[in-house]
Amino acid sequence: MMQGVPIGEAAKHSGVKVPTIRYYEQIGLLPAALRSEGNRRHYEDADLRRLVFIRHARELGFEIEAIRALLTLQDDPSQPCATADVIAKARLAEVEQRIRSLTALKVELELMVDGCSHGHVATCRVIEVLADHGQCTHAHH
Amino acid sequence: MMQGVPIGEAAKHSGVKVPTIRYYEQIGLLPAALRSEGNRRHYEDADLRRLVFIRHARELGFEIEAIRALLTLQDDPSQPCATADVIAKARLAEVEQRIRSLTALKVELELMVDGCSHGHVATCRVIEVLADHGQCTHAHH
DNA sequence: GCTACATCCTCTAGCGACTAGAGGAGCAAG
DNA sequence: CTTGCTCCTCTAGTCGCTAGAGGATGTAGC
Repeated sequence: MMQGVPIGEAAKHSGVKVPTIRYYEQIGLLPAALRSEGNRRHYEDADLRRLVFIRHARELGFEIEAIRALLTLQDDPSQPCATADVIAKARLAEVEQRIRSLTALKVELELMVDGCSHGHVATCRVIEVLADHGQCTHAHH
Repeated sequence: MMQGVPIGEAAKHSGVKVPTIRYYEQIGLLPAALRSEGNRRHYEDADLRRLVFIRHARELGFEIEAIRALLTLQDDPSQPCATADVIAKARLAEVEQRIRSLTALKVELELMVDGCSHGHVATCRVIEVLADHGQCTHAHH
């Protein structure tokens, strides 16, 4: 009548690696798992859901501390969700900013690569642009 | 007849912070700077150009090891620039991939935020989507 | 010369979010 | 009963810096 799955199963089910699950427990993102007689962690459905929640939030780029806040909210469903909204909006703004700067960067890298005449380093546009920032077309940085 | 500028000036000129310059020296990305009588580093024009090169490459997201390779190339201008081309293209591919995944992410965050009815956590779409990955519209991860 | 104060020096430790490896214990199958 | 897999704890490493302690040196004004 051993209930719950061992950590390897939990990892497979949630997509979070075994050492990472232990790490999450260590930093208090997960409550300390119950142990079997042989001192092995085992995980119930609620734990697995929590793991999936964490993995999904990490994939969306939320920081651990943001996830900690979101989990605390989730634990008390009667709370207003304004906090969750703020966290998600902040993350959205970050993502939008990151896309903008990466897009500018892409343009610059393309110019570099296209300009490379495949000759020698002395005339290579890749090296040249890196050495002389004035050659950048965009003043984004 | 003290030639070269002190590290603070080098930092101002290159946009690389003082401790970072020392760090670059430590990991061998910069040659050990010449020292004044009082044991202070001083930097010549060539060093400053190298620093600008590094800062620019870092801004473009190149890793330290990639920059090390690019600098080695730059030191011998008679070499073919195929290697530089490969490094820049790899970085370009990374950037493009990152933009794609961030864009998918943006869509998802927008759905989350738009779906939030500003009520209670129990009915908050932000929390809900995080808990149940099946609600994602895109299967990008 | 003397006193502030800025700048410099070295060294160690910390950040975030894991990841890797050592060294050992438990458990299930053949 | 042995093989081999999973599990345990613990420490240290990754990347690219950044922060701070504790002390030396250099410069400007009096």
